[in-house]
Amino acid sequence: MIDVFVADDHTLFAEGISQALAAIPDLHVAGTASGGVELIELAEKSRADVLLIDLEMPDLSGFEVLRRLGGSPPAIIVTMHADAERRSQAIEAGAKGFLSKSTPLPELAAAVRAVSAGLDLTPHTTTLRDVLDPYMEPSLDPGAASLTVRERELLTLLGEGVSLTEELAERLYISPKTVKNHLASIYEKLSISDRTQAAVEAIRLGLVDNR
Amino acid sequence: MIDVFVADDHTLFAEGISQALAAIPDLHVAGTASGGVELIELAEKSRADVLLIDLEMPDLSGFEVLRRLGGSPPAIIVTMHADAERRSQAIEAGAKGFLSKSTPLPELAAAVRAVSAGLDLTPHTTTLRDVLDPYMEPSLDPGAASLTVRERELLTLLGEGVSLTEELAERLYISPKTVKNHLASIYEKLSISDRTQAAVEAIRLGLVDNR
DNA sequence: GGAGAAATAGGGCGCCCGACCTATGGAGAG
DNA sequence: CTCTCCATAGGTCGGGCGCCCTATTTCTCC
Repeated sequence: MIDVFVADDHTLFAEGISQALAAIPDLHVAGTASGGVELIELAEKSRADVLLIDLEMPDLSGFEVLRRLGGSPPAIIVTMHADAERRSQAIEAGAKGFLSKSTPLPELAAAVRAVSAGLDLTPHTTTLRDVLDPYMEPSLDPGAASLTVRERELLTLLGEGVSLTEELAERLYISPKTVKNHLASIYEKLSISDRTQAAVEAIRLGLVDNR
Repeated sequence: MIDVFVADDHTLFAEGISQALAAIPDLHVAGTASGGVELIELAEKSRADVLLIDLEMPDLSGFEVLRRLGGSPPAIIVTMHADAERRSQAIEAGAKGFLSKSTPLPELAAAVRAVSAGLDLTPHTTTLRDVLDPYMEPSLDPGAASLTVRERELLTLLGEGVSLTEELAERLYISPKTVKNHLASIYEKLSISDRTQAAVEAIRLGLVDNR
């Protein structure tokens, strides 16, 4: 489970990409920020593994943010204008990756995984796809891999101690009956039989932010 | 929660001290060994935080064990004959503490906490009690501190995914009714209301070996 | 365009769980 | 020597949980 933090002054874009990333099994959005200052404040608290930063932000440019953070956590620059000059500036400022906003989602996900694993993507330019290739598939604990997005959401809540059907239903905006359906499905997939064991598994699988 | 490993060729002594340590809220016995060779094998696997080693062991003396382990994990020598010569030898071999077998249990516990925190007790001789003073009280998460030994045992099992009353009863050699009594007590002390939340708490409090 | 999966919602049933209550023996504190 | 706490054990009762069904809508995939 990799925690990603998204910063973009275009709120809609930040929201959209968050949704998209959250739907990927091994990625989790730790939070979003709509500006550089907010990003610096939140990035440390949220304990993100990887930052996705837009270059063009009104209060603090992506460059400045990179310098202040000093490479920890590692950051990937995502920009509308992926030209050579910005690219070299971003690298100089400490970016671990540099991607266009038109990058396909699976490739972005792969880049996140690669950077999270400690890779620096900036030395590679033309052969980027080859570098990312080993990271194209979600790497998730077997078992959790077979869970659907919704089932993972439910399981995460259980791992946080939300145990009552009624409360789970309210948190997910669905009927209690549906909660039970999802639970039954989770039990079968993980070879367990009640929510207590499910909570244990949720934590073991790293679905819960326990830091 | 500090994991302690006990090595002593006098099995009864090892067992006894294990029982005594396990009854202390913030200590947990990771395992025991009845000889130096066994100790070296098991100490690494068990991931103990602190070793308690008897000097007088038939196959490998405590001195030799200390040298082979090289100070990690930190070890406290416990001996029947706490004379100056053995003491200096033990320190030279890398012991972090040197105690007589007649040391009171609370003091031993304090020594374990101190060494676990990175302290080296060997420089201090006469003023040992003053050094240990800050470590005399169990340092445990508030909440877990109020739990009894038995309640903690039950909670630990829950955190490992043992959820059924019947199975919990078998594991603890008590009646299902008693299990329920303990559970009710745990719920009240931790301000929770079911075993799912209890399992979450057990893990959060570090009662479960999740390494 | 038909198959399959996922998310949604519901009904019924048996059993376990949690809440509340009493009770006894042993250990430690005063 | 009491008084309190802990561990043990038991009883009752209502409600929630897990298990087995069916069903519809919306996707994606070939």
